[in-house]
Amino acid sequence: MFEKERLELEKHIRSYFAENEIPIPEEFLWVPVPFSGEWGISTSFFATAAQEARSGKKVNVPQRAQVIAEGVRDYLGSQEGFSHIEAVRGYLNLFFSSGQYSQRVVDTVLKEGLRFGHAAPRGEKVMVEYSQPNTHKPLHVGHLRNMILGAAICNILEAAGYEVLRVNYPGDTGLHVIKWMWNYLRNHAGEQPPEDKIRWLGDLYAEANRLLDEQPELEADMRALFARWEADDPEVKALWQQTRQWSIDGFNIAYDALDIRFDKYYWQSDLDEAGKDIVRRMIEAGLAVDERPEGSVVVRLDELLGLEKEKYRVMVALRSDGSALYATWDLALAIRKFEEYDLAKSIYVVDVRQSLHLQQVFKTLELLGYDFTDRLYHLPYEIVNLPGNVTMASREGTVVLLEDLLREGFTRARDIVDEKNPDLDETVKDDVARAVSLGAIKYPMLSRENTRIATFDWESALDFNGQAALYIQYAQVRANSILRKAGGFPDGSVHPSYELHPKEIELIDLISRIPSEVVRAAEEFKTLHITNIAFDTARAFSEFYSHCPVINVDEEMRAFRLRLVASARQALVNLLNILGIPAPDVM
RNA sequence: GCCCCCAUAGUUCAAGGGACAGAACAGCGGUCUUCUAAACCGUCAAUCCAGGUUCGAAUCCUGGUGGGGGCGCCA
Repeated sequence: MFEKERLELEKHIRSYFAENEIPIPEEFLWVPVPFSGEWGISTSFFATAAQEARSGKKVNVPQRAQVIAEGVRDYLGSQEGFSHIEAVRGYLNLFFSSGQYSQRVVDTVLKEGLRFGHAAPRGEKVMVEYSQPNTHKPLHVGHLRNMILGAAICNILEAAGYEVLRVNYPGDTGLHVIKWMWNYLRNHAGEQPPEDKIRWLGDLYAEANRLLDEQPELEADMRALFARWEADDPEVKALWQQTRQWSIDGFNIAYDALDIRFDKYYWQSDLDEAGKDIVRRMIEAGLAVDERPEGSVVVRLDELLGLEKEKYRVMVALRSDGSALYATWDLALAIRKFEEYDLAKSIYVVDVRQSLHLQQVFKTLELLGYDFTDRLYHLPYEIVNLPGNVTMASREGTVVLLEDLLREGFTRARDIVDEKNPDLDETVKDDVARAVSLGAIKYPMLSRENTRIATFDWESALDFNGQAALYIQYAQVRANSILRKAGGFPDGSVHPSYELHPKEIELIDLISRIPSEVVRAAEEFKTLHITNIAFDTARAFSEFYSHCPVINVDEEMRAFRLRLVASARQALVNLLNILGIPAPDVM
């Protein structure tokens, strides 16, 4: 937000360096001044001093950094827009003339509105594939992280200026589907699903696995159905169409409940032929080895690449019976994506456990000569476990169903709304409860490093006391409440000529950092940066709220603070939007 | 056997090689007659171990320890 000032300062520092034969660094790293309670930007000269030391000069790095900092400070003298400049322990700290900068931050936020925090369009298209639910299996809490992370990453990329294509890739074929249909035909023929389709589908799937585990001799019977499937048996296909739709109906309920959407669906079943074609080509080209009927069709990646140590190992491209499996489809899908769109990046939000698989697919495509392979990116995330490091598995039926969590979350939130704010309308209470429970469910998934395992337990998932999403939502509601009481905020820009309260400055400082945090989150694919800045901004607002009266103060202070409150609310709403967490008007 | 991830306060998580390792929850103690106390203020409390690189390491490297995961026909 202070690009112009920074560039100007860097220009001065460069010329000072040039005059004094100090090596000029590639770039200057600017950070907010910490600890001071004042608002400003800071850079350090350790790297420069270290470079001098390496080039043979006899210097003590910290001392030399301090000397440089002092030299720059003296050279800069007084700078327009900065109240004072100091050189401390190798750091150069420049403190803003708060009034002027505060005015600019507030004006910018209010002018940009919902666009605040969003970068200019980059003219680049990225595709994000996420969710990838398997039909005929239940959606459970384990799937939640993928959906919530994927949706938020899309929003972040969009905010950073990319055109984003949200893509779903349901696993509507495969062994799990055959198993399900086999059990259905054998034990539930003709049954219609009850109201709760997803649960019923999941139960039948778990039952199929139980049967096959208990009576291994049934495997052949199940494989016989697989053969009918592969032979395009019309009865099997019809059953598949029908049962698949039941699954999709269930998924859509969950997507609606979570405010998740997609621009496009790629169906695994549509990739069967294309995938098999590619494998055929690979066999002809000598990239794949056909070991059928004894074995499968494999791509010996390490061998092809001449690697001595195991790295990519062997990818199975086709089953021994000639049917497709996940590698077959993924090869076809990657190609199709680039046939249909001109993509700067194709991102896969996929469980970290599939890292090797995706590396194999990407490397195979490279060997096939496709030029887009450097634009493929696997965004891995860790799973959600149950307490005691127990993995959720739909095979065994040991899962917490998504709908149970959503329902229970809403119910508990609704009770608390009744208790905290009994005077609200019933429909408003419902909206608040929905917003609060969605926030409580989503925030923990978004506020941690992607590669850290999350543990789900009912207790903390539905404990609204002090939960961070709620804290952010509440701060934003309080801001709204002030604005409502005051009847809005003044239109015209206001320059605060009074001395700003430290809590005001901290709040403005944090708001001013939001745009760069969004860019950073997009570069690193980390929702964590957004939750951090959102929480910090909310905390700064809460402190401001309790230390700085807004309405009953003199006119100029009131005018500026009202505009500050409005921009704080706008900032928090925008961040919540990016995270996919609702921002209610009242709570 | 090869490879990947994780280890920070009692607990859940932060920390862009840089200034004093920050929050939240839990604990303890305070604050509603003034814009919503779902809040604010105070307090206790932490970098798994051993080496190394660096002016400087929670962060990078090596080796341990502990936990999790992947490795030819599940996805």
